[in-house]
Amino acid sequence: MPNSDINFQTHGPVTKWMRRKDDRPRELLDAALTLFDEKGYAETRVEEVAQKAGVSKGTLFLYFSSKEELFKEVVRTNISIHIPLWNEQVSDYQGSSAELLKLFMNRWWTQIGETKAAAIYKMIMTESNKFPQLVSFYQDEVVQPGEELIRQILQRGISNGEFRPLNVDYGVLSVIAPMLFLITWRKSMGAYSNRINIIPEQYIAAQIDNLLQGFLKPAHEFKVAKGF
Amino acid sequence: MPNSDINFQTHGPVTKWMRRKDDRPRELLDAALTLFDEKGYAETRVEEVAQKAGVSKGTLFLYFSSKEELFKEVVRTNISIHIPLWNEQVSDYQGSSAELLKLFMNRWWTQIGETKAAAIYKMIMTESNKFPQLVSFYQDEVVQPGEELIRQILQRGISNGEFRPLNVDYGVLSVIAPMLFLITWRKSMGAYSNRINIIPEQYIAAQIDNLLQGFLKPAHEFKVAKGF
Amino acid sequence: MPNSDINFQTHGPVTKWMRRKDDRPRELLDAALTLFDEKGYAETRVEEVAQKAGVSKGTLFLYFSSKEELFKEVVRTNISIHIPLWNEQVSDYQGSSAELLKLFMNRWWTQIGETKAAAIYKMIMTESNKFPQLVSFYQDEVVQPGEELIRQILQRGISNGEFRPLNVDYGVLSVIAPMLFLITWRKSMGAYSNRINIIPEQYIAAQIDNLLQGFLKPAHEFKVAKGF
Amino acid sequence: MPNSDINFQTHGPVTKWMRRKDDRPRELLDAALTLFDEKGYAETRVEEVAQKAGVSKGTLFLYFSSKEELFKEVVRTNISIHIPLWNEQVSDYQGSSAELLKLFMNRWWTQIGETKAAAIYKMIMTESNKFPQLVSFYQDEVVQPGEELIRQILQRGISNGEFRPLNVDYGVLSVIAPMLFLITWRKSMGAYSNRINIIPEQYIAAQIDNLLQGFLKPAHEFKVAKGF
DNA sequence: GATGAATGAGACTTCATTCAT
DNA sequence: TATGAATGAAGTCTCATTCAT
Repeated sequence: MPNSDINFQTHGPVTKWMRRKDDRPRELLDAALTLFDEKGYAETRVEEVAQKAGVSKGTLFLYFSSKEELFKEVVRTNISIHIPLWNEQVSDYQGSSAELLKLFMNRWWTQIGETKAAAIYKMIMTESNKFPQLVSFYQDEVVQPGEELIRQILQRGISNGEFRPLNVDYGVLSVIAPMLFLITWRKSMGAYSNRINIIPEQYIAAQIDNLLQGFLKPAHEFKVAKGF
Repeated sequence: MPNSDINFQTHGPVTKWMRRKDDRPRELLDAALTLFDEKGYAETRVEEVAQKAGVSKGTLFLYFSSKEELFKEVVRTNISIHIPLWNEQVSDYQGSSAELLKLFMNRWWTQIGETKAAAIYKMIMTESNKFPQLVSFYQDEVVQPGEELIRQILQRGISNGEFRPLNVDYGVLSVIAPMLFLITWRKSMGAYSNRINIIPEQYIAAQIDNLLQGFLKPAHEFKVAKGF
Repeated sequence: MPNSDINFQTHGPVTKWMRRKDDRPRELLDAALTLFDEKGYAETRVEEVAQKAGVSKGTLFLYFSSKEELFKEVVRTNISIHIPLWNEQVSDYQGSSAELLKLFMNRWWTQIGETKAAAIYKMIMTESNKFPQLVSFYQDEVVQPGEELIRQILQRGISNGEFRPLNVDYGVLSVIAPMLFLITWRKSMGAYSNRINIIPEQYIAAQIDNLLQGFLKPAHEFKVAKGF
Repeated sequence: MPNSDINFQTHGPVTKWMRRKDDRPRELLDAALTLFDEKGYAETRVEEVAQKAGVSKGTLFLYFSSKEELFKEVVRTNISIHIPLWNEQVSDYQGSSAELLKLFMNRWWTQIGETKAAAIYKMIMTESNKFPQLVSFYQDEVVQPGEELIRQILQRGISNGEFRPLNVDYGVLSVIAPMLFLITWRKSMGAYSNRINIIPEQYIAAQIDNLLQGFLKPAHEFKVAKGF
């Protein structure tokens, strides 16, 4: 919001109406996010968004110049929230890298995987054709920092001898893949098939277990074929 | 057809159209698959599909009663091709389960991952909201058999003592997740960001490596076949 | 048909195929009449007509240059059949004019009212907006002669003292109206409502009775108000 | 409205459109009725209707969900207006039944026959194939009450000895037939042929005359009111 | 600001007509 | 002559966007 400084000057009681005015964009963005997630961009009518936000169709266009702009804003305002915080946590972390990875993946679930942020990811996937710029944006704002974070964890583990000297680039992908798969699966296959659904907590635990089997240096000797 | 014996390009008078009843549906379905994959269902105009298939708008409706029906047919006619064959191969396979898994995942890439079938998977993801029945269909025709196949491989490995007694349900998901993630990633993130792209062969190799680290029993020595 | 002279030359056995060829137009016209009557001009597809006649869509256009022309031909070839014959019958008739009128109306029912010709009348009504020329044509070919016939009957009755000296112009309409009403009613209201349907024979008998009450000179004195 | 007090034609800047929610449906229905009557349902373009009503194509669909629904509404909103009032008049009427019948038929002409309601009847006839439900509706709302009214008049006449003991069912039809014939004739044959047109007032007078000749008891003297 | 009636470009679909076979 | 696949003009309807109120 451009009026952030004004808010500082206003020390009087904030009236309900004024708060509503300031909340409008947020309410519209939330409504839009929900509907875009549920029905997809093309199937969502701007009128539905307005209605869900409790305003008229015309009002929506007072805040967003077009449906496309609304979509972009939905994405822009819903990404890159937790990354900075997490970054600090990695640097300061005192425990083992395995524990850190575990911590990270579990937190990812509660703070991303099962929140609106997951809807954003799916939307980026789904509408990447129509909004390629958003992909770049998302890449820069979310994926890159996220990958960097994981990279740090992995390198930390390798450095202190916990992890074997794995290829970090693909190691990062091994961490990311099962998590992002979980989102897309739950929001498509999982939502519309009668297959026994994946229980996220168990799924993630299994993935962590599996990953660590591969990452950790074995206490006892064994050989895996190399060179492929 | 006039050019029956030689592929002779006649540059004579261009006729308005050509009678090609038998080929039309396939041509239209191919055109549609390409465009739906590239631009998404909503962004694709039926006229574009027709044009790409070299016919007029009206002709498309001669073969498909509506755009939705066209989409469904695209999906229906492009799934479940390789599964049956693979099934036999699992039962008859003589080598180790690790080798079998490796074989399976590599073949999956060449026969699914980098083919049109991948586009189908992405479309199912992307349009699952609009065509939920197709999700069930895909689930029954592709996912179920695919999962069953992997399940057999894993159980085979557990039975003969190669693999540790892992939870097969989540083991299956550990195999599927990185593969399906690869498709969605390449067709969205990968296609429109400037991140260094994932090299599928390397990615898959790394995933296999990682998976086997988790699956294989560490206690006794064994060798994985090289040079696949 | 242009080959009428050829038919004269062909004294050999007429093959089935050749007869079929000559029948084509008639078969198409019959099919068209049935469908135009059932569903109306706009709702009838030329393909349906062709199919009903047992030929392909293209063949129809071999005989009729357009759908409109087909319609016109349906009308043209189905009118003015009985009028000439009837005309003679009126001149030669020996009985009373009341009987003659009775005879005429009853015959009208069996030869027009309950035949295809009725469908033609309804079509003229229904499509008069789109084919105004046909109205004129029908007027000239059917209505005029028909009216003339009735006029003769009425004048015959007046001349020989059977009928009172009624206004012949409106007398003619009094004869026509209930008959044509019967057609339109049966083909619209009657066909789609659950009202107890009109039984044509009884209806016509009642109308004749009623008409003659008005036309015939009373044997006993009575007065009707004049001057309106 | 800007021109509230005076019908002042402001020639100022022409605005793109005007907000007239309350009047729109009526205006559209009127435009539609006129065009459906003139050109028939199939030949009328929704855009023409909109244009005639002074709005754009899209606006029409704001008020009517489809062309078919528009048609149905045109019919629904234009029927059964005068019947209830007439009913009372029959019960309260003091004069002779002949007078009453005359009164009814003449009023029918001014209140139905020469008004929009006649167009509705013609549309019901014309489009009965496509909208059979409307026929039932019209039957229930208009025809049934109308027939009942005439039935009462006839029975009144029979009861008080004015009319001979005629078959009321067919007597009713004898009243209806010439009136409804007049509508269909004028709107089809009459409109597009060069025959001398029927002059409604004279036609109806003649029909009344004719009917009463059939209905009235000849035995005892009576006088019909003059000068209606 | 807020509203929602009005707009109109653009999409899907139909079907009479054409024309290569 | 007969076929029916192919055409494309034309129609209905949708919905993001505008704008008078």
